Amino acid sequence: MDQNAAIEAFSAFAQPTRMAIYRLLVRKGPDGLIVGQISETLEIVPSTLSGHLSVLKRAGLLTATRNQREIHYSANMQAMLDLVEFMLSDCCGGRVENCSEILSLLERT
Amino acid sequence: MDQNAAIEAFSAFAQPTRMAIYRLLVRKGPDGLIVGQISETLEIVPSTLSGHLSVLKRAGLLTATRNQREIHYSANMQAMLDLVEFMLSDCCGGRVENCSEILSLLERT
DNA sequence: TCGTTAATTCGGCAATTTACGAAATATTGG
DNA sequence: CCAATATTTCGTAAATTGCCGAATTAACGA
Repeated sequence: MDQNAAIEAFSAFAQPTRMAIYRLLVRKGPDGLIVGQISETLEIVPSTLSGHLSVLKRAGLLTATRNQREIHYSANMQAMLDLVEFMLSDCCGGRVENCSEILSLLERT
Repeated sequence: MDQNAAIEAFSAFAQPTRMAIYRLLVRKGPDGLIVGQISETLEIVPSTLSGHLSVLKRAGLLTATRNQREIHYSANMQAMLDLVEFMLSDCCGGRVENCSEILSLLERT
């Protein structure tokens, strides 16, 4: 995770439709949904949805798997934790007493 | 944390200069830095910096404290964890076996 | 092969975002 | 009060983003 990757991920999330897509897929779990189901559930026209999916995928936030004619998209939840780790790394200049609770979370990832 | 607040936070982070400001302040810890120090360190002209600081502050990602003429800005790290919790809530439709590692992180926040 | 279903690409316009100089506001010391 | 320092607000031009219809690509089934 470098700054460009982090910017790409935050930009991807910083849009209501894409955020809704991601959160829907988080709720659906590892199998995710096919594009048509996302389109129906969130009422997004296919061309618009396709663009948003490609933004999320390029940012590493979604995984796509083709199954016959259908493409299953699912959320990559680890990417969220990688983002946190990047944003909070080296926090408090190493004086851990100031942010030990947060650091203890990151150590487990 | 609702969707609007999350969008505001992600939008704030989705910009290289603001990301650099936030990460600098994370490294500096609770005392943070005054505007002039941020301006010098990152070489951002004051008017531009001021705009970015206000975006980050409005999104709840920075805290500002006035001390005489100087304003100290510091990073609100808990906000990052609130964001993760919002984005991953209700993950896997409650079937925890699919994402227990991530859920165990969130439980501790 | 042809028709159908699934999904993506393309084109163009409207709206939003960003940067920065100039001016304004706020606070302090003399 | 005045001058100096710290920070914010304002105005504007350039770049980016988001949306959707039409066309295109891909994969199947008869």
